[in-house]
Amino acid sequence: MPNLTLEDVAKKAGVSRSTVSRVVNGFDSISEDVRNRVLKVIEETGYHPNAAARALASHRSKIIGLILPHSVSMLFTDPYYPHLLKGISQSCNQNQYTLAFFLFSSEEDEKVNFTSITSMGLLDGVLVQSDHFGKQRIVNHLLEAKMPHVVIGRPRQPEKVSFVDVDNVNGANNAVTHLVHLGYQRISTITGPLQSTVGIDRRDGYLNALKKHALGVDPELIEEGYFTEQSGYNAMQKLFSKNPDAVFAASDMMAFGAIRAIREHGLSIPEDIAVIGFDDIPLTPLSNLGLTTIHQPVNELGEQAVRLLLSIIENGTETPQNIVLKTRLIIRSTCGSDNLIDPQ
Amino acid sequence: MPNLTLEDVAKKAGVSRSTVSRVVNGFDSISEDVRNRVLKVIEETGYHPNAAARALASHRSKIIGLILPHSVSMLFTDPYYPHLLKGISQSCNQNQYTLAFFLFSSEEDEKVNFTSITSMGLLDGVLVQSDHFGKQRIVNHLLEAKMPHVVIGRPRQPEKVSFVDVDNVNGANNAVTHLVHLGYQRISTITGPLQSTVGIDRRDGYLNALKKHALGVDPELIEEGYFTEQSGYNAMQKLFSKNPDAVFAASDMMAFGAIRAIREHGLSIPEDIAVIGFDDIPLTPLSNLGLTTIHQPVNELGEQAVRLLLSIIENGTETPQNIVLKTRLIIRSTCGSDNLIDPQ
DNA sequence: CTGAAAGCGCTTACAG
DNA sequence: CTGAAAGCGCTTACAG
Repeated sequence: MPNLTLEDVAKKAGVSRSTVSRVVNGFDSISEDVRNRVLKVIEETGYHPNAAARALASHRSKIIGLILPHSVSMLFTDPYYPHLLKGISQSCNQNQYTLAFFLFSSEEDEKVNFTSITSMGLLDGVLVQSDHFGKQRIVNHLLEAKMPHVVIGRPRQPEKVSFVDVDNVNGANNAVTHLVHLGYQRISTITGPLQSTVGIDRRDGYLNALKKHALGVDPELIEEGYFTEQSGYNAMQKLFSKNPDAVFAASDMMAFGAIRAIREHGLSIPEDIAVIGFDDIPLTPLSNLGLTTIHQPVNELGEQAVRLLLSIIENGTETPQNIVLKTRLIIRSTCGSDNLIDPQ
Repeated sequence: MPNLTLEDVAKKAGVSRSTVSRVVNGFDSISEDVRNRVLKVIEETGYHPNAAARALASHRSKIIGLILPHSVSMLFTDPYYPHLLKGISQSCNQNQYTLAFFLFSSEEDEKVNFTSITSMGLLDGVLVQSDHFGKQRIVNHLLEAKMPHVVIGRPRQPEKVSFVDVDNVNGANNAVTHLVHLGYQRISTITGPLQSTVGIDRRDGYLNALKKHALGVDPELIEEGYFTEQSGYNAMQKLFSKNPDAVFAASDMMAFGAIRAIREHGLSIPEDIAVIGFDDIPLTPLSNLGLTTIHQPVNELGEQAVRLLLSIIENGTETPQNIVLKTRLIIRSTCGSDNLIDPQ
């Protein structure tokens, strides 16, 4: 079947091209009679409007981009990202938008390819994962280019841009409070990269919880990690000499690394050291190890990000909006508290 | 900066629109002098051609799609997919193509959204993950629509389409041969879904190895899994009564599930039961558990898939081509053979 | 080597 | 409620 055009459909239906266009786009100023005639021809011929022509004429491509800065490219295989992508993709499908995926593998790659993203005029808007290196280059560029965008994760300058995030400070606070309630005294933490807002926020939640319970903060109990399993392992190695009785890892992957280190060190969990993570990505082996953790609704985060972006694209920006989703404590066995009531 | 058009650039450079177009597209029939003048204006103004207009006029969008059928959507968070996506994305960046990502979450979703993929005229070609349900609906549709495509994983009818794959039969064969060389006698397997070609191929590799070594095949030692951790766990539960002394799991995730089952059962690895997997995705916790496994070059698979697709798009189809990548045995500790020489 | 012109397939004021 | 016409920003024969 050769590709049909509006013109072809118009001819067969005995109306003008404009009328067919209006029917296709659901305008309501069409008589029932004509609409049905056109619809029937479309049905019979299997006509589909050409995306490029539509984009050119209407200045809307119905394509949005997802940008993962190079600073997160090494982490892309962390279950967080596939789940996020799943939520985003689902939401795009539902809204008849196409998703363009950009994962930059290096700073070079990012520089070379990013400019074209905004200047090709191909995208109606973009979702950007918040940069782990604390740079705002991409976001600033988007602001300048007036490209509608939503940041995933708290941006550096939250006043200026729309974003979606989970409540990391509260989540971390709840994790540590859980440990406090169980009687742990020397609670250590393996943070995320402290250049990233997510790293900072989860550390702040840790600090808040300790302060609230009048448990002094020992800087020696804080080690920085990079969200990878290996960095969790390394950080835990350093913590042993500080004699922690519990550790809050800012991601499940790092918790997993910590667990590996603890076992290799000949200690047991939770008897010698309790472990609590952050993520609770479903279907991960981690959950099967009985890791007590903080659940974050990643799928929903992706969905909300799309929803917010589309509303900005369709209704204009106005003032930046943001959505912060709640987290939830999931008690399993690595803190030794299977029967405890959720203290939230 | 208001979006510039070819016309604007042409005016500033004192040439015609056609000439600017030729310079932008790297035609060689342009005098040095004129070319430089135009290039300078482009440089100064930061002109970028409009993607939609280009696509409309040239019938090339420079966008390719990646389609994940709904049958793999539950598995999308298996590390295999993010790694594949990473390879694909990298390759697209290098070749100045944009990647459109389609993950269908249900059969319904697939039906509703798939037709538009081929008829929007937005994509120059697509990469399709081979369907785990054994249907060829998508591939057949692509064939009919004459949309250039490359299947990832062996398709049902390999004669008709271009595809990239890893040598699953050999990989599985090597895994099982490794177990045979170590003296295991009752080697069981947890297969992938036997409706999928990858499930079939890895099982066939298992069968081949047993036959080659004159170790009769006991159907009771074969359990079907679905690539998930939980399915590996369940399959292992069923195998205990058959007294296997080793198990070849057709994916690392399933191997991980098997390991969990074995430990819960109070048995040890590899003393009571040896375990070997398939995947060896880097940075996965699995590798840190010392899982002996078959390495498959997923990143490269993605890169090759893109390369092949682009060559089909640019040079026409001719006869279907295919690329099959080698796998590699990675010896760690779950088969009790740290010192053994790779028998390949 | 370069330009004028047609055309890609739509949308959208403008009329009526 | 519907049509004729201009325009979106490119590419690409066709001439010269």
